[in-house]
Amino acid sequence: MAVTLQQIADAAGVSRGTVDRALNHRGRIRPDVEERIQKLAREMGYQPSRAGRALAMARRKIRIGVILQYTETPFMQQVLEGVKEGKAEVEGFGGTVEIYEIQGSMPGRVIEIMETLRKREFNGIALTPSDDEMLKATIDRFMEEYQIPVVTLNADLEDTRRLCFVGQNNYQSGRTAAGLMGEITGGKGRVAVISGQMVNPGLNSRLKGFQREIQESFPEICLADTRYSYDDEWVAGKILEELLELYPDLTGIYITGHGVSGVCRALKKAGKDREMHVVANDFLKENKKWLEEGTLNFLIGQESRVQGHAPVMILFRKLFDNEDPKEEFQYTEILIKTKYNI
Amino acid sequence: MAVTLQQIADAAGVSRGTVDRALNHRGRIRPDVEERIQKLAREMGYQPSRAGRALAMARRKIRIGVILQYTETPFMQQVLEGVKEGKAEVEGFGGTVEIYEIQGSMPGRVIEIMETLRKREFNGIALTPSDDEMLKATIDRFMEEYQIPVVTLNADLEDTRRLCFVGQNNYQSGRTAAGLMGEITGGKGRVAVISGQMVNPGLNSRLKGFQREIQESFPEICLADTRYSYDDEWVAGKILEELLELYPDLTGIYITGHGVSGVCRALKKAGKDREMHVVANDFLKENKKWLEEGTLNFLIGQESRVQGHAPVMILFRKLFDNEDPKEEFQYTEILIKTKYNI
DNA sequence: CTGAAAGCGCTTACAG
DNA sequence: CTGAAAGCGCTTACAG
Repeated sequence: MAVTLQQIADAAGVSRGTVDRALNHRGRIRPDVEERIQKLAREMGYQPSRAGRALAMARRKIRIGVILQYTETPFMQQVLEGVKEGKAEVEGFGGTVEIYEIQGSMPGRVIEIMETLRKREFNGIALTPSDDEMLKATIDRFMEEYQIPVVTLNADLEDTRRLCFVGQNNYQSGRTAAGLMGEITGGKGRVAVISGQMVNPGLNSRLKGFQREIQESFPEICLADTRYSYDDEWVAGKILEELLELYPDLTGIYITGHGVSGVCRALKKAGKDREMHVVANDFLKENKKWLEEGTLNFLIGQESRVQGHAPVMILFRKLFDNEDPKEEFQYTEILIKTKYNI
Repeated sequence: MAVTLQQIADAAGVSRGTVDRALNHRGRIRPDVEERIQKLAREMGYQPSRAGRALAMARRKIRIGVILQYTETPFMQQVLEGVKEGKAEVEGFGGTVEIYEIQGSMPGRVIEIMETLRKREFNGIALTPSDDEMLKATIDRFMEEYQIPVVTLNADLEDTRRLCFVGQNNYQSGRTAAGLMGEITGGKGRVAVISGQMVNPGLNSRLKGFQREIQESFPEICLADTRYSYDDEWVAGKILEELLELYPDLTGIYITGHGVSGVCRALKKAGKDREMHVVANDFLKENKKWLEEGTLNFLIGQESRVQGHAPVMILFRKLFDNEDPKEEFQYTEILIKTKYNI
């Protein structure tokens, strides 16, 4: 039978309210009484009931806002699912979660929504950031001036005071890809990288991690120059054709982001889809298909649902239990999939 | 603002109790009223508050028992951590979770504990089973006669009426290992398998999956005969020495279960730890060390914590929300780790 | 078949 | 600094 506040109150010879003040550091209590009650609670193994607390706090509501950019992409749709799971969980405790979806990238719109949420007395915000000075300043203002915690998800803004970040360690993801490429090529041959936009910091980190690890651990692998598909499937395919012509001895390809289908189709057309070693990113339907067909050897994933779910729950624990996240960088797992464990 | 029972009651012109009866199919209500209220609740977007329900149900307590065998192994210790997470969660809702640890395998003891739990009015049990006729009969009796749901974890007993199973698909795990082995050996050479006990059904499934997939997808790989270490590190090392002598051309080793350290040490001693391709199972400290050193190429894991956490939460949802698990087979992810994504 | 009331474990104004 | 009381959203005997 779990210990309740009332039982501690009885044992201490005080009222429930006093025990509450002692255990939750609310002040307005004599220090020696506070200490005595805390000790007693510890001895009795008191664990507060989340249900009781949730119900009592239903008046002063917990309101969490989630702002997602690039929601037109399948990847963000997966993140969105995770957010919705968190929403259901929080609302079961009497809180509110509102979700804002932005197509493409619009940092100005993110700021607007943040201000609206503040006026509506929301008390926590999770968002996918952009590398924008105004947005950075706004995040800092929310954290410091308004005491509204902000969690970044999927991408980070390290130079802000955001509560924490939930997402992948892209550099490490790139290194993982290099390790896989080294294994399947036997550490030999020529390997090319196809990336997305040149300005995408996430993809650049993967690229850097990949290059660095290939150079250090597989010195016999010759890296061809990196090409950019600008997130266009057709361009990606075109790049592949050029690479095949330029380097008839090409043995491996690493795709940091978009363009997987373009590359795979072109490989198939050239009759090289079996022999070429290909490592790509993200568990999208299309990509899984290429993995099952055997065109891709490995697919690296990043727990998209967790990236939506965890930020909501971190904010909830902060607001409900006043519990800070243990880590500033909440890196999601780097998942490796073959056609067998998809 | 979330809709409450009271609001529905007001809108329907009935009492809270009546709405409760309608929404939770408790009977003792006129069918037309029940239907009208259900419709109304749907229209108003009613979502029951878990906090409210939890508090109200605190009287008729939810009691869940967890019985783990082989708790002396590091793997089961990880499962145990997951169980404890579930315990904390359930107890925050006013329930109770009791954990019973058994060293080694003692199906008789499992049955004893089950009976005790029944007498103490527990209403859900999760356990690691053994392939034992008495235990199977007991599980069926609990499910049918006493209406106490039982969830099997880590290993399954398919021919019982257990509510569901949480654990790895071992056959698929073996196939995954075969896929990895094929990739890193280039689909050529001679590969040996070292397993644990001949009577371990889990390891046998992995073995079968591995053999089948190698034969089908990598016909040029020659499978040496399977050896059994009887879960002994020293024996495992001895086996490796023999294999190296017998097959100087050995290129790959798949270890289905225990014995990883024995094999790796012997490989290192023979100076073959770099060139040999080794795929092993389970994220144990020792194994991770061999992965980081580069002796192991891949480690396959099975979400040990989830195997502890999920069964507790499945029982909780069954007892608290009367919600059955969606799948009879709750397979945990087959995780692939290299030294880069550990 | 339906309603009124008590109570689950907590928090929060309000008195004192 | 401390206590008594109301109330959060539900479930559950108990009356009728």
